[in-house]
Amino acid sequence: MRRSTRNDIMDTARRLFSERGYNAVSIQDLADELGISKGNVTYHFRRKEQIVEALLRLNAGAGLRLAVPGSIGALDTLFRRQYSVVRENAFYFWHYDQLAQLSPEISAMQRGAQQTLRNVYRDCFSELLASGMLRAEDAAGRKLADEQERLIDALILTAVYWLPYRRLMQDADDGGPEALCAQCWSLLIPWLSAEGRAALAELPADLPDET
Amino acid sequence: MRRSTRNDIMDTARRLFSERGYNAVSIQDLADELGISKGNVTYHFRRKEQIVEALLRLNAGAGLRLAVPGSIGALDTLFRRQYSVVRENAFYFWHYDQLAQLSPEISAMQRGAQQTLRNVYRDCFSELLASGMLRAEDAAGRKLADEQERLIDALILTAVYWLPYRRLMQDADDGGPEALCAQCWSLLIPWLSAEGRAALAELPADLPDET
DNA sequence: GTCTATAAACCGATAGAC
DNA sequence: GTCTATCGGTTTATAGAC
Repeated sequence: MRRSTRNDIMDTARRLFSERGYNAVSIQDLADELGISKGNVTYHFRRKEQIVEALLRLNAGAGLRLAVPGSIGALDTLFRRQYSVVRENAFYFWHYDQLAQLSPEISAMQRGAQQTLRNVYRDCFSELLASGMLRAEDAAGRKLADEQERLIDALILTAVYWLPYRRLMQDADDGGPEALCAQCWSLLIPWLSAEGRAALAELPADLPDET
Repeated sequence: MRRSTRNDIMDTARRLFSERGYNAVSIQDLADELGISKGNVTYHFRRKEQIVEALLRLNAGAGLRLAVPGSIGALDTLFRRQYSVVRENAFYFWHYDQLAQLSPEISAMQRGAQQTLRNVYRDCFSELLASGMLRAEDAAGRKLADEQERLIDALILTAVYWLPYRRLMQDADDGGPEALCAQCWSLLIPWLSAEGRAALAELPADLPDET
């Protein structure tokens, strides 16, 4: 059951753009990778940037269906999901400023996706605070209400730029989803209550055979 | 007292590469911006990537002269300095994967610069621990020795990608050096001793008239 | 829908006059 | 050192046959 050529182009573009960057992939490259002609690619996408716009539209739809994590385990799952999302769509985070120049629509969609994620975190913190997993004040006397936006900034920043950062530091190996999870939890631990820390410690061990 | 054409090219390239990315800036663009001919640019740099190499070489020299901060105030100064360094040389962090493909020398220089900064942080933490500004164990029972590398990752990640992140979140305004400092200190506060937090609170108020 | 062929523009880099 | 002119290659995008 073969999918449409249009979807094939999008899948290949997502992969090649993420691996080499938008500018480094020509329409000829996409056609060669798919074994079709260059003219066929431009039949489905008259302009190269329309491929990016289509990819972002697809991803924005998935972002809107994000469930708000209501437990420590669900939040861990969100971190892991962010890893795979960023891994599969790395190109438009890494090359944000290039892509934003392609069209205002792209820029707006990127910002919308980040805003959605920010709201998910806000709601998540609210739920975890209500269920006693987070505490309203940390050991240094800071209020979560004051620090929440900075904490969310740190979490998003970490997830979005995790792969290029790891590649910059130690080439090929990105450490898998576990490394990103560990980094995110390291940011959150000062705000976890004793119950929250206990729940985190009881999370099932990471499966090394999972990709 | 006019500087040499070679230096003019490097200054303009640093700026335009940071604004638009390496690939999006042609030699013609550089020549137009400087009001000189394209042939003149290629006279000084026979190949385009040699401009990047020259910029990195210049910056690597500056990085080696980084002093290890021995106090809370000196660390705050380091954060501010990182802001200006990243602001002026953003392009080779943001477009790492593009630039790394240009030459292995560029990749090695990037990694070297980050390693230098990492060592500065390691030595800094060691000094601040000895002077009682940091504590060896946080409120959640974590050992600084175990978390140090993750903390350094968070600090470097924040500084390196701060500008593109801010641009993604709220367009033009990057919040100035104060916003980056606040974010970095937010990461460090769980590890500050009472003396450290007092020293941080006593830092002179940010000068809004400073660039 | 898919192909071949090609237009039109731009790129980095080189050669040579001044 | 700086310029103009140009080469060879690549790009996106279009036109038209099948």
